[in-house]
Amino acid sequence: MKQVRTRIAPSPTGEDLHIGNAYTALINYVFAKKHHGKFLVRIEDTDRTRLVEGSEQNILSSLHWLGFDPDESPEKGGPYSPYRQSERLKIYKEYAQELVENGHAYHCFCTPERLAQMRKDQEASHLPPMYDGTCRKLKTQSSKLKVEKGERYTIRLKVPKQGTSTFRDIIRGDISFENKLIDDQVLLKSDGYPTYHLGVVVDDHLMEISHIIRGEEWISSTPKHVLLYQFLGWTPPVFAHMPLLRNPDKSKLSKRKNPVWVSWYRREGFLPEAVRNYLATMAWSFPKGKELFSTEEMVKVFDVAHIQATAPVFDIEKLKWMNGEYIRMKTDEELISILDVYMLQNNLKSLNKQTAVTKISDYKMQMKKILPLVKERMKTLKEFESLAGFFFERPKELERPVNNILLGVAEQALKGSEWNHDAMEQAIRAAAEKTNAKAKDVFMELRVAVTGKSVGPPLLESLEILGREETIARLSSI
RNA sequence: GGCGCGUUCGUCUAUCGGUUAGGACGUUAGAUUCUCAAUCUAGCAAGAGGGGUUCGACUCCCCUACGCGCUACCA
Repeated sequence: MKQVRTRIAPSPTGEDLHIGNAYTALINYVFAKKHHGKFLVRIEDTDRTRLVEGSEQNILSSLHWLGFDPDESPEKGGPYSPYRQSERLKIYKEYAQELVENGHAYHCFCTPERLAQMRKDQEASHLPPMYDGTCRKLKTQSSKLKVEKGERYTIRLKVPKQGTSTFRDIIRGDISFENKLIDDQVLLKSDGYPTYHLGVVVDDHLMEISHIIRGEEWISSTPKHVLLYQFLGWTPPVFAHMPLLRNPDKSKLSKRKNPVWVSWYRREGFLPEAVRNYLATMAWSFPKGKELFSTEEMVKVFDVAHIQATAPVFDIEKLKWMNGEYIRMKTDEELISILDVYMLQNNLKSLNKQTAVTKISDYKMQMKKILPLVKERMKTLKEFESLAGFFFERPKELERPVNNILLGVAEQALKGSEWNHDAMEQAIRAAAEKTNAKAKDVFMELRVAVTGKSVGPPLLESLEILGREETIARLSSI
């Protein structure tokens, strides 16, 4: 069997890598690994009007963060360089020319204005909006003349008027379209750049892509691609169209309704392995209903044919749960260094080393004590800030006023006791008895006074970490 | 409008003609606890509708409905 080669082909037209692209990247990556093949990245930057500066860089770095390092890419290079379409313009032009010469494509001199008007008219008379074929009828001779005169032109695919085009999709089976309903697609734009359709076909063939795994949105243009393979005398690769990720309202996942950039998930404190795991469950399920699995485990048992054809809703709540599970799987040491990097990258000032107010000077030691207290309740790395911020900085304001009588007695009791868990608990219970209150209430008042909030890690343990002086200082400053 | 793809609990899914339709997230109740979590236990919750095929359909076929996608010199 031919070597398996898969690819993702993102366009640098957004902030960053779209989560939907991350999802197809995962499948492409896993599929390639499963078959000991190659996974590559090709940047499809053929739309100059939508280019976003820095986008390509962000896409590549998000891919790296996710752990999908390509075997070949614009960054890394490879035997089929270049991997950026804007650097392959000559190639596309040659093939477009070849298609014209073989009678499978033609020059079109229609202006954008004329085309817009044509579409408007068609719409008005309830006709399907398709190119009317004006330039298709042009004689080769007159076309040549116009080109020589320097008229702007595009090159269009000459789609047969009869017959049907069929292709096999490994997720959905055979899909066919009537040729007469396929538009004479522009292949080469007047600015010399190819459209997506010419670009993918040429590059996928030249780069020897064996399996095209891409989003469902491409199903309706696949027959055009199949025609191109045929006209160019090439064997088409295997197609697999992934169901699209959706918003809770079932529409195609969009930035207006959902966070879509991978960098957002990174900033919010999601772990790449959790994102990968969650994405995997969107269209595929691990045997025996196993929910938590690594990408490596997935590689072993994955089978594209078992991809669901139904478009799933992206549920951030479940991702959060999964992320929490992954956080708990980490050892304390691992989590500390992950948090360290995370806090640095996201500039969580309240947690930085300089502002720590505890008496423990060694940051790592401090983290070692704090982490076990909050690890069980974190769902994202970001939550470390709200959960443990008070260790590093005195709360600026209290969530609610505290009961000063209870607090006074508790403060006295704590002053007299020794600093260990049992003694503190005893002191607090004694204070509660003295004021005729419930121990529960005393704990609560202490918590709010010391941490500023009524929820958080266990109080006694927290006090031990803060230390006697800091605790008394906080109580006295109320 | 046309063409295409899809339709099992609120959400992600299992079932590859015979099950009390299973699991997970979320949710509800309880246990536990100094709060919140975490954990454990229990509960609620599903085959869009209609026709076929079959001894028997969630599963296969058809129709309808609904959802989504495409319908650009965007990808």
